[in-house]
Amino acid sequence: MTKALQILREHGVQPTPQRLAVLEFIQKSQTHPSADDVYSSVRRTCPTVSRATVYNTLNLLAEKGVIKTQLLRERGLVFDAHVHRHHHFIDEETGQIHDVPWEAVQIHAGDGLSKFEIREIQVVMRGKRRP
Amino acid sequence: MTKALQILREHGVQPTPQRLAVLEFIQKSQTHPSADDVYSSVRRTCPTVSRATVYNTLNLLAEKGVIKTQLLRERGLVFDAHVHRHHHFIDEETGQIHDVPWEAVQIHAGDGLSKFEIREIQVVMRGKRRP
DNA sequence: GTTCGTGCAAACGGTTTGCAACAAT
DNA sequence: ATTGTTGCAAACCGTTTGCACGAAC
Repeated sequence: MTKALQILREHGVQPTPQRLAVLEFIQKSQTHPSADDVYSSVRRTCPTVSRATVYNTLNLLAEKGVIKTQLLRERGLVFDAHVHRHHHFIDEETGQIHDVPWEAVQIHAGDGLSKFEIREIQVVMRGKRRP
Repeated sequence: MTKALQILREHGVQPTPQRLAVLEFIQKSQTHPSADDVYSSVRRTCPTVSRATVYNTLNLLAEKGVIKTQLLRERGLVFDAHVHRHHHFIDEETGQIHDVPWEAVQIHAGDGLSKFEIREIQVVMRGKRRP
């Protein structure tokens, strides 16, 4: 795993214990945590941290491109340490969100899209994970 | 446009003025309205309608498959009269959401996805609409 | 000493829920 | 009479904001 401290510095974000804890949790979590997931986890190692700080940090990190927000749950954003392009699969039964590598899906945008300048493209798949 | 009254009956939803107004607005709106957009509009023709009724109706219609909820805006769901499969393009400057016909994008899910049983697949594109 | 980060609490916006009145069957 | 629908208000949940304290340069 890339060092959180180093990443913060590289992005011009002053490292603080809170920010390190937030980033480290998102980096190590395979799920796509909500702000509250982050809050709960960070609270364990840093029991005085406030929700405001967690939200501030998440917004700051997203702004700086350290993490990415995703619109994949009905209630609220989730956060993703993978900032490179990739897709998502959502298990409709468990609600779990899985990353899908970019190369696993081939997309070809055909005609009828000439009126759009596509800057970002993402595939969202839903279904159930095979046993 | 398909008759709202008929659609409600076909889906076993008892037609009421409120429900008709909600469905008709969603059907005729080319944008993807939020619950509040629906509320504001329906209020004009039916000034006593309550937010609760609008939300109840939207949830009911979505449950019955008359409309579809989409997770495309940071704050809250949007509603779509198009229940057949299609994609979306979001203009990052205006926030406008455009429907993209299913055939306009070709998707090929390759290997590495065998562990997922894909029941639904949707492409979300972002960028800016060409002038 | 000024700037930046934190923590608290209050506010906010979208959505849901409990409930009483009121149709509709 | 029973069931389903409405409207109101309050609650709820995720998120943002205002502000005062404290730390860092």
